[in-house]
Amino acid sequence: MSDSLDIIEIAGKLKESLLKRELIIVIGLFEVYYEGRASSTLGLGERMLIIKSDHSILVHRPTGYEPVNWQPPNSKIDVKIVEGKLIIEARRTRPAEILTVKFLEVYHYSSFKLRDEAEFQMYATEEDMKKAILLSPSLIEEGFKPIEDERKIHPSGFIDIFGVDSSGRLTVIEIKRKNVTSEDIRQLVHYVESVERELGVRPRAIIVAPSIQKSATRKLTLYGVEFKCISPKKCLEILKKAKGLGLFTF
Amino acid sequence: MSDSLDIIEIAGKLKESLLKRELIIVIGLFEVYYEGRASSTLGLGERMLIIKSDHSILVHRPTGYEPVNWQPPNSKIDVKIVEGKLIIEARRTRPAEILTVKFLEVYHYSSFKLRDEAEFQMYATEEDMKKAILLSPSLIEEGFKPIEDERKIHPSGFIDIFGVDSSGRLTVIEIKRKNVTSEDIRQLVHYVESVERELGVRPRAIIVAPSIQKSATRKLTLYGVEFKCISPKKCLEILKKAKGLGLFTF
DNA sequence: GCCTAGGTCCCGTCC
DNA sequence: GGACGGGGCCTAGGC
Repeated sequence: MSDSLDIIEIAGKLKESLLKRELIIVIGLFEVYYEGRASSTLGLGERMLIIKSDHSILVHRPTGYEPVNWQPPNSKIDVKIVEGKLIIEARRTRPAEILTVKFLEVYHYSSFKLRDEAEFQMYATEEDMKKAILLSPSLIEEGFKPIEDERKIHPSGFIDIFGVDSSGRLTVIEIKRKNVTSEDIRQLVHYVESVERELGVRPRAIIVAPSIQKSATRKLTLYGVEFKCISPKKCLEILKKAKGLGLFTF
Repeated sequence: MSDSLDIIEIAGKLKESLLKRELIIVIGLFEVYYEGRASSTLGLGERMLIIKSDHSILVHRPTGYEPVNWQPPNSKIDVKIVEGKLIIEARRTRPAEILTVKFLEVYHYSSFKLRDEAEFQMYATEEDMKKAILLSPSLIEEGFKPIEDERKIHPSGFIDIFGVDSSGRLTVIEIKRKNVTSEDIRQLVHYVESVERELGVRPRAIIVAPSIQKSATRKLTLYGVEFKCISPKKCLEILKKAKGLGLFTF
């Protein structure tokens, strides 16, 4: 890269765009410092700074999914020039954190007033799986009846679905949208024990997921947990069908 | 926004920039579809598309820290024009996922060949805390001696530091860089039980962190776990001092 | 490839 | 505000 822009002019534009709550893109040669819950330094390099209209701020290197440094929405952003360098500071309190970007060169500046009111819809989430099971409890097994959804565990945690099986036995359902891990089993066992302490009976425990890790499978028998294979995509199909029939709104 | 650019011209530029592995920024009016582990739709709106030189791809709305849709590095990116619309598809396999961006208007296009070789350094991580404790075990308590670092738990998990206290009792140390949760205690108790099964003695368990949640405090006594208050920043100071004295390289 | 754990995780939600 | 769990989490490190 070459062709550096005038830093004083850019500082002015930045201040104006910040006031106007525009989306700001700055490409340049800069270094970055972060100090807060942790701290970090990033030496001189060519990269991209993004400031959004909600004053969230992102530093993106030329590669990688993740921003190397950032500050979430509503940070307080200051622009100044010190010793010929353009400095942008973004602060937040609670946790107290500061991000400092120090530009030596600016290659590109642009800002945009964007209008984006569109709805974002995500499907095949854990929530969708729960809805499908509540709609068609026989997905779990014939005769399963949900009693409560999101039962609070004392003193911490939630059971996804609480119900009774065909023989009337209390049953705890834990839903995972991906591969079940040993950690997931541990968590479910903990819930089972909480319920047992509270109600005096040990409930059946069923973990619902599209697949399970090998080591987790071994723990199933050890802890008396059952695994029921259901995928998020299948649940989504069930919800779509129900919606088509007008049986359910979501 | 207004002033739309010619879609055919933009498609050509995109293909060229992709080949040259440049950082690409496109601002426009578009919709987004994602299909893979889950699926999502995002209706028409004005927003920003970023394609990085490693062919990771990000869709950013005008607000929010997170990209609304994305694909990680090394996705296969195709550009085409269908019914007068510019379509960008980014695929990955394992998991099989596809991201589709459909532009109705392009307001801005730019691409950059950026050079960023700088080193990124993060401090006050959990790893730093571990290094400080291994360097100064008395941070835990007088007489504590580390034996092993990263001891494997059978069949799953790791103990951060495994050692003996001044009375020779086996001691398991779990390090957290933030507030200890009930879940953290549960995990540590699980480790303790694994060690007990394996070695036949129940070790002391100490959780090291800058703070602890109230409900987790109650579990400490319940499960016989001890809490030692140490902050990541303090550990960082210890490491810096040691480095200054040349006692330790990191 | 599977599995484990960290992260300035962020984020929503509910108390 | 604290607490808890989801996420297309991503990413790095072991085996």
